[in-house]
Amino acid sequence: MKEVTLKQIAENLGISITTVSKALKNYSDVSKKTKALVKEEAKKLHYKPNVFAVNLRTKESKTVGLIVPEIVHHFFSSVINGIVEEAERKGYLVIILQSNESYKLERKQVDLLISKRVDGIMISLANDTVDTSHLLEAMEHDIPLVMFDKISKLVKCSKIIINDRQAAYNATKHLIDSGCKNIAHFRGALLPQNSIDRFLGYKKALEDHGLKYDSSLVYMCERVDYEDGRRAAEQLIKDAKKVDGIFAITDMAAVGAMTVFKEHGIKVPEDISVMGFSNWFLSQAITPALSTINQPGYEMGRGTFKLLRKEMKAKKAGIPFEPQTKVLETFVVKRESTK
Amino acid sequence: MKEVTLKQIAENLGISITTVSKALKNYSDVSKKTKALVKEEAKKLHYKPNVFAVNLRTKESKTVGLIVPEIVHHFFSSVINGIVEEAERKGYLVIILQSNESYKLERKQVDLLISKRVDGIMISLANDTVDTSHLLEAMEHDIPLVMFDKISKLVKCSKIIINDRQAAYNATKHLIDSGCKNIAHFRGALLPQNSIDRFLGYKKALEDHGLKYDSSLVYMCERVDYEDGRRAAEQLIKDAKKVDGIFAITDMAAVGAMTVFKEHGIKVPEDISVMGFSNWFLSQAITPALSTINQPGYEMGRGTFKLLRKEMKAKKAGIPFEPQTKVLETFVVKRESTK
DNA sequence: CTGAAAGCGCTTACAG
DNA sequence: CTGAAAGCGCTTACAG
Repeated sequence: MKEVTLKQIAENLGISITTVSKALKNYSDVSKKTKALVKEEAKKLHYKPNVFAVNLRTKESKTVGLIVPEIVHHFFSSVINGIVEEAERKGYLVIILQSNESYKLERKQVDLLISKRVDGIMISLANDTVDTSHLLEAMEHDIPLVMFDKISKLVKCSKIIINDRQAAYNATKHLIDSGCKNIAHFRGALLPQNSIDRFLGYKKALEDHGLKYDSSLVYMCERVDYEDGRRAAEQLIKDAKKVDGIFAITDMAAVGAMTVFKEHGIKVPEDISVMGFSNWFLSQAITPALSTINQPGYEMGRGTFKLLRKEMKAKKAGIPFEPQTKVLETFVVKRESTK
Repeated sequence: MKEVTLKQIAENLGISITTVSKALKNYSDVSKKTKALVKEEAKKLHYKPNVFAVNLRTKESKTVGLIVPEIVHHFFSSVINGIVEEAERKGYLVIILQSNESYKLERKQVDLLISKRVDGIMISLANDTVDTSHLLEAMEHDIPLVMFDKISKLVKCSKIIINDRQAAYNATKHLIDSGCKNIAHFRGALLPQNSIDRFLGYKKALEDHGLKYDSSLVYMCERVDYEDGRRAAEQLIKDAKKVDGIFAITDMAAVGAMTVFKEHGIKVPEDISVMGFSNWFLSQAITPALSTINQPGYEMGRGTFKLLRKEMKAKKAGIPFEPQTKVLETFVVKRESTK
């Protein structure tokens, strides 16, 4: 099928390309009659502007880039969902890339998006990202940038997060309030800010409530997944620690732990209470249903795009933009895995 | 930051734009010396070609579009993952859109992708898609098209699927082999091909093994999700049917049903066996662990892009392309919810 | 109200 | 081996 161009319409109508272009864009200096004529012809021929040419002229692609550590993950796919929906509503398309928690890949992907000349970039950092020069590069190219969930405090851009420290504090407090005295923590890797913050919230909650912090009760879950939760729980059993509560950094890790407890005949919550983090959809379907912290992925996705849009608009209008940080609310979801 | 162009490099070096362009693309008719000079200068200035201009000239965007019914879904996010990885490996970026199981939205999105002039489109159909004119339109625009998982037999394009009928047959047979005599089916909506095929596989397995098919044992799960599974199970209990096995169209529905059984003190698999479909990651973490059919999402994603690539290559080379259909293997995963 | 012309930044057929 | 020129399809400042 031969693509229809402005030239084609102009020839059919015996007028200039300029006038056709202006008529289709409703310029005020084109007569009503001409506009009607042009629009009719365009419709008849199923005219669609060549975006490649439009991009080149306007220096805009109406496309934004998104980098997440993992796509197959309830929280991130919820964020993706929110971003894609909000973007589509505003006439933007979203290119998705997955860093696989690798700094090296993430760096390459930011570069890819810069080369692609996307109108904006949204990113949640990989666990091992420390150096942020790739993000600065994007900003030097004048590409609006928004970080969500896994952020770096060092980069001066808009951010949307939850208060991980406070949320972890509340999760731990929930265990304390329900009578737990010896609370272990399954923590995430050492680098990511939210892993650090959740650990700090846990520690603070213990201290504020007269329980002493014991570093031997902190187990590492590098990838914060189901397998990590299993491993940590097995280690905890092997260590024969006197523990009556666990605050796990993610629901996945919590579920892994509960499976191990079940295999060992350890009852949840009678013998040990388990608290997750994220409110992953299936937390409610397992037995016992998992108590957790609700982390609003979809809302974070929509908010991420909205922040980006604000900045893209400001850029286009030539108005200086002050980065903003938005903090989303979380809350404790009490189910059956805690008393 | 001022963007570097070929012109800039040419001026710095006192040579023509043509030569710079050719040098960077390693044309054989440029001297080694000039090439070296140009490449050095390009590197020094961090030259990146303006993709908008390249797109306009080459009529290629190196971008492909993907439409799925739902992003937040273990199977589809696995497919997305496979597609995005394979595409990136081949130098393509992926634009993602979600139809939300709506034909109307799907239609609009295909249109969007055509307007965007993507190099190819991959799609898994919405439940209520019957009319496929939007897909034909894409094909008329000469855009390579691949359908995966939820396909329409009426469209002549490449497809990648599993044998839903056979898989459902095997799932049902697994129940029969383990001693079930009265097997219910939680089916999906009436339109989607895979919902039909799974139903037919179920029916055929009964007939082949001397069990008579009873339409009152087929329950509708319109959205094939957790809530639907719950509703169907509650109805089944209310109907007081003599049932000792269920084949549910998805793991989600199966898990919903199991939750209801648990609430009613009905034991799985002692009182009733439950078979899911998909091998959703968390099937293994619930209690009892769910027996199911493994549906290879990641592989399907990679395969989808590979098929698309083949066709894009053929198109570029001007070679006629014969649509292909690829069928991926599935297998029964026996866990604890069946005997 | 209409249109000729320049230009966005590249690629490539062609001439020398 | 090098480069002038045309052209991809649009937008917009400018002239009339």
